[in-house]
This record gives sequence, structure tokens and C-alpha cells, in this order.
Amino acid sequence: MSVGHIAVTTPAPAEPVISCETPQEECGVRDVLDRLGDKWSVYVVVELAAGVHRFRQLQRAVPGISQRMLTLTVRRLERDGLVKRTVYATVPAQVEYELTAMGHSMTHLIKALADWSIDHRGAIADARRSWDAEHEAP
Amino acid sequence: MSVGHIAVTTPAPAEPVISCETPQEECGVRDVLDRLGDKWSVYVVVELAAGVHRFRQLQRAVPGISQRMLTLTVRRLERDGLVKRTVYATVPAQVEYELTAMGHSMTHLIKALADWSIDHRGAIADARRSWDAEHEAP
DNA sequence: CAGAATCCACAACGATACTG
DNA sequence: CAGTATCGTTGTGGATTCTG
Repeated sequence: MSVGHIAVTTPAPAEPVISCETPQEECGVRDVLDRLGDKWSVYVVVELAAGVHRFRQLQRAVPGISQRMLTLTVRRLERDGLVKRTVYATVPAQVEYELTAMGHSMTHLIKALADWSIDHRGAIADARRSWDAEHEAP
Repeated sequence: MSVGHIAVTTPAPAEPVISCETPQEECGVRDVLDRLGDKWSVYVVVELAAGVHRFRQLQRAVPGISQRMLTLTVRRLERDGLVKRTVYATVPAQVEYELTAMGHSMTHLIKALADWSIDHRGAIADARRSWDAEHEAP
């Protein structure tokens, strides 16, 4: 366990698991989860992991995203230092997006997430079905 | 790379990175992210990773959560098969929550997330500061 | 104790229209 | 092409009240 701020997989006695200095600060975990939790960031990062993209190219690569949401998403990722944005002063305008080193380091995390999801999607779907079956309107 | 559905850390040529059968289905990754992305699930799971909790005990352990949100959160986790809920027919009522095997398997993921967050929280904060400095109102 | 139910505020998202 | 601006809808979460 590299960092050890969180003790997991220990069905042991009940002790505080997060031992941040200030629990309210949430250890900065929230900062990451907010980015991962919004609807599009993960897909944009995954797409950019494949290489540099221009705006439209990125929008086409992420099916269903509106240009407003793409703008907001890449802005946030840029602000967090995960994505680098390069503007070329051409006509018409041209902008390229690529992951920073930190952005690339996060793709490992996303891959782990995706792997776990794929491995357990069936079990989760089954759990939901049986839960729904037991809790339907009487 | 265990599963290989996602190619990461490869700043290589632009190729589709997610190779789901149906991209719209989102590979079930959304299912996990929706759970991880909401405001409280992670903290509840982390808390339950330490052992069995009763409702009030859990609420006290997760500072700031309302009982409505705790109810909703544990219900969703239960529905997904990540948490097991046991009701004891005592007076007053008593309910115990604990992670299932699948729930425990997810704590590895959360730990990886937390480690990454802690390792990069400083860099992210710096990136945000400099971004904000460059984009303040003229 | 463990919750269900209700009401309300706000943020997130989508669709559309317009601009350099 | 790469956005910005505005509007309307939906979803999420908090506070409060009530119940077995």
C-alpha cells in the first residue's frame, strides 16, 4: 500500500478509515471525483489518450456530447492541468487538445475503473434486477 | 493490461480508444461512475470497508451527510449489490450495513483513486491557480 | 433507531441561436 | 472551425416533519 491514507479490504474493527488532517477537506479526493463524476470528462480523457484532437474531431469522437458540454469539459480539464490547449492563429481558427503528463497518468486510473466495470457489469445488472423484483409496487 | 478494452498512456496515432460493441452503451463504465460520482457513495463505501455499521453510526462516521442522502446512498449501493442490509426485528429497529464481496473488491479501486488524488492534489491546485490568474476579468 | 414523505434551492445538462 | 450567450428542463441535495 503506497500511501496508506485509506485502509481497505480489511473487514476489521470499526476505525476511522479516512485519516485526513481535515476530514471536511475530503483529502482532495472530491476534486478528482468531481471531474470523473461529471458526464463527459472520462470519455474526453479516454479519447485524448489516443492522441491530439481538434475541437470538432473530439466532438465527433465522443458521441452524444453537445458543443457546449465539450467546451465546458475541456475547459475544466485544462484548468485542472490535465489537458493542454493550443490555439493556432489561422483562418478559420484551429485549436488542438492533448493530455498533459498528469492527464496521461490519470488514464491508468480510468483504465482500472473501466476494467472493474466491465468485470462486474453483469453482476451489478443482476443485483439490480433482483432488487427491483423484490421492491416493486405491491 | 488485464482487459485491454482501453489503450492508455499511448500518445500514439488517433484510433478509437473505447472499443465497446455499442459505444452508446458506454461499456457499463457509466454505471460505476454514476455511483462513484455522486456526492457520498465513496465515503460510505470507505467507511463500510472498515466494518459493519448501523444507520446512525454510519451517519456519524460520514460528517455532513443528511439522513436523507444516507438513505438514498445505501439504497443505491444495496441495489447495485455492493452493500448488504440486514434488518433486526428489535424495538427500536436496528439495521446493519456491510459491504458485499463485490463491494470489497471495489475498495481497491477507491484506494487507487484516493492515492492518485493525494499525489496530485497539489499540482491540480497549482494548475487551477495559474489558470484562474490568467483568466480573470480584464 | 431507522426511515418515509414533502418542499425547496440550486447546479448540471441540452437545445438553440449567434459570432470572430 | 471554434467557440459564446441565453433559455428551459431535469436532477441532486438540504432542511424539515412525521411514523413504526
